[in-house]
Amino acid sequence: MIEERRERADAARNRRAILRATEDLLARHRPEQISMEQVAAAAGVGKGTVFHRFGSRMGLMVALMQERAYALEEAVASGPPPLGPGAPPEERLIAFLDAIVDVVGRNKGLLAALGHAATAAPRPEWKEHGEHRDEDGDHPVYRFWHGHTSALIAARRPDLDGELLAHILLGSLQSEPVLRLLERGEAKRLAASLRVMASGMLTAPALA
Amino acid sequence: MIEERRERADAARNRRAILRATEDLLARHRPEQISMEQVAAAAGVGKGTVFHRFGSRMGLMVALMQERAYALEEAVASGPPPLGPGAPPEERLIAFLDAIVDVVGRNKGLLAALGHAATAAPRPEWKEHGEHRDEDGDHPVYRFWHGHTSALIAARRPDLDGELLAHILLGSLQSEPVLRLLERGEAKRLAASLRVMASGMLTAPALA
DNA sequence: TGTCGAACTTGACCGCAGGTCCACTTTACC
DNA sequence: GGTAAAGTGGACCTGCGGTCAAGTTCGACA
Repeated sequence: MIEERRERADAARNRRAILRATEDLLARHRPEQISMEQVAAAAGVGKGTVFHRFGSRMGLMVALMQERAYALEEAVASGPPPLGPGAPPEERLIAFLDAIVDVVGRNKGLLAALGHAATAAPRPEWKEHGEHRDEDGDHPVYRFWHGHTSALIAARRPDLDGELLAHILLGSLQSEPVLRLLERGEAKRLAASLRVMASGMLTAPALA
Repeated sequence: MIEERRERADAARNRRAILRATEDLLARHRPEQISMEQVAAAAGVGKGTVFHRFGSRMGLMVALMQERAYALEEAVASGPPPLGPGAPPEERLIAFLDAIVDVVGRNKGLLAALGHAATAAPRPEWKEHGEHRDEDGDHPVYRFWHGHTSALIAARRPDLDGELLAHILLGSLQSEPVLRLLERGEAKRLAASLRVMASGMLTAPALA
């Protein structure tokens, strides 16, 4: 693919300003309570600019999430074990879940917002803005998380429905009560229970 | 408590009409995509009536959910095993999860709407309309589900964090991908995987 | 059966947030 | 410097959740 036109300097500056402002707001409020006008004001740009760059409310959240998730993605693909390749699936899964709890914990409900992508009835056609939702309605970040999780499950227990189990595991991070927990700073507690679920699952009796 | 004034006949008729209309709409659309005006129109009443009866969008969903959940609540409290009392916790848990999947499966995303109760910033004071959200922000229906689930877990594995594990188990039913599965009619598959999770959890190695 | 107050109904109306639009400004390449 | 493409801003549109005050219906009781 031929080199795409580079992003203009001012545009890049604003993009970062918006992202940063959103981050700030996100540290204090749930994603659903943050209005785009607020974001624009906080970033010191016009509302139109925000929409121009990110297409929609969801687009913004998604972009932020992507940024956050990037490091993790790297670590998984080529970092040191147990997160990276090399360790046994069981340990990798646990490490991965811990890492995700960490990311989610730092971004109150961002995942939830992500999950609710389907909520906003998407306009018929999508601008060329960055990411689209693929035919399954999932976003690349979730895609990756889910893919990795289910692969690890399958590696250890090919007899189980790894796909679904991964959805269940990850999905639990979107629920209100769990989010509330995270807000209270009990990430460790969450991670511990997820570990129980994961290892229990991997050692579960064969299908009944 | 002294006998409350009986509901007027026309009011009762309208209440049922609204509930029924909502049910219909819910069979075809996600709760977030249904507007109150739509409901009102479908029920053949004014928008004001809907709000008068149910207080808010959430109130409506909640009322519907409650209706659906009632039978289950009965069955658990005093029905025959394995759902009702008598069977060992493990079996009761599995039976309960199956039942919940069934209820949720029949009401696309109602649970999700419930979970997102916190979304709509509640008005300072609540009218006397039916249910309020208690200080924890959870609704009675979820309360019951969670209470029962965590009690069953604790009965078998007092060493685990039953409270949280119950949230995780139930929370997974709110996630988009899982909901999508349900919409495709794969309730059985979901139930099977939940069973794996539950029994795996109950037989998981002691805390590390 | 007639009367009367409470319960109920209604739809116009409010405020707000997401998203669109387009006239205007800035950038970067020549 | 000139110029076309990229970027910007904010007025504006739309549709939604929720309110309200004026009008209507019910049903208890005489």
